[in-house]
Amino acid sequence: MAKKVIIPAVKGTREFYPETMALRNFLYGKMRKASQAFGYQEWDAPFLETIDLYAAKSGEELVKEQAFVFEDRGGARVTLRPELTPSLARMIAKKQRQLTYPLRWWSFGPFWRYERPQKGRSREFFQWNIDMLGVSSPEADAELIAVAATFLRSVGLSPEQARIFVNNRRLMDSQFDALGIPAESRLDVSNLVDRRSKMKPDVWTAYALEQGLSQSQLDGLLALLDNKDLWKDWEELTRLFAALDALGVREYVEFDPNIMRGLLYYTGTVFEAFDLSGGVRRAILGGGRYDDLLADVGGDPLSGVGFAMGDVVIGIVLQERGLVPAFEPSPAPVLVTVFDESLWQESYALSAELRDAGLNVTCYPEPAKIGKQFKFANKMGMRVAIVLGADEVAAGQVAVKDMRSGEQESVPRGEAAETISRILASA
RNA sequence: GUGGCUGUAGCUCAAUCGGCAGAGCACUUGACUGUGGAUCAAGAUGUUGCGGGUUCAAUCCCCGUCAGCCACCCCA
Repeated sequence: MAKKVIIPAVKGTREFYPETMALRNFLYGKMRKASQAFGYQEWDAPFLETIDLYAAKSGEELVKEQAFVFEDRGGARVTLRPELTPSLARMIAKKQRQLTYPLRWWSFGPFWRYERPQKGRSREFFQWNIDMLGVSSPEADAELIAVAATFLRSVGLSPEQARIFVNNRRLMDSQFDALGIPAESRLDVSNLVDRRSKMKPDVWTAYALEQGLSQSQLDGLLALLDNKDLWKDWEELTRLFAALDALGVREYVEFDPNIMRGLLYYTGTVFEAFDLSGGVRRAILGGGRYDDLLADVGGDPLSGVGFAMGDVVIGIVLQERGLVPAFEPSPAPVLVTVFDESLWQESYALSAELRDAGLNVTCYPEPAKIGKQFKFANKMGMRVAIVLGADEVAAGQVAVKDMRSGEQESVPRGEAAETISRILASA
């Protein structure tokens, strides 16, 4: 036998067999439902963009290291989109005066980043993006967080299992000011904060001092990062939490001064959701307020708030927690068997009749041993199998078998659809 | 891009000191010529990821490469 040579899939891509596709569609359905519950409109942008779009505002890492860039046949530098926000900013800017605000848009589609694949990270992934533009208020921030919480609740994650951690850039800036940390080293301090959970305390302390912090600044920073009540003196956050209370999602949300987020364009509230079991150490979703983005890409000033959620991490979390619904192999719960060469047309005609009656029906595509056909129905998880043999045809009947109970009855052909529906309805 | 672990049948994994490549599940056939799941019986399955090296002999040791996983980096 010749050796089978299978050309491998591109590194970092995932192949969606029906079982995996069902999970992706499940997630899509929940995202869509949460988005629409708050009145967001679905939209999308091109998958291919010029690299210039990202060079304008995205981080250097994203553009130079992580973007898939290639030349098209005309010599233009084209990239597979690594994120959606620049496309959003452009599309808003092009129609800025024609759109109705506050504008609420959501999207779900593929993105590509040239990363080293590992748990929770692939090079080709799907991402839910949702944004509100045209309003700059803590209540708008709260709405986006509420959408995220609504999603988490809808997939069966409780507040004990998943939590959204919130912080505020302006609050932290004022605190850093109070500690005498200059504006130009703020980025380094943010990275320092981001890194704290990943380093041992003494190593982190040494690292912090190495970065130029004084001992008193370090002490102040540590006190700051442990202060879970800091939000109570900051109006943006007291209003945010009041709104979350009113929206009924307060239990999913927690203030945490350690949440910084690397993206430069965030200006106010920032948030990230995590699975509390720690099985996956990555954020399930993350977002925040960006007040300068439109102006940065050449539009008129327009503030926005939004977040993104990748399909990979949430998929792993739901699988580890057993929250993924059971896979139903066949979309058609009914199999019409084909008895033999002389009767296949009867079966095909019956399957058409049943489809006309509104049922999803698979007809076996060739005559085969009846046992083989039943086995197929069983493996495909079908509820009902129909047998149309010589006896049934002669009597104008069809045999309807309930695959779960094993019971079978013969009914007049005209009543078949009704009998099947009754079986399907019986849980 | 840096460092580490792993790769054996379709799947999950075994193979002692370097000495003929194994099991369970799944699969095929039959027990059962008009009936799936359960049981029993029989059967098929491998360039041990790929390429090279050492050796009388390599799944095992060495080098390279590809892929997966883990920690960095970054982030969804």
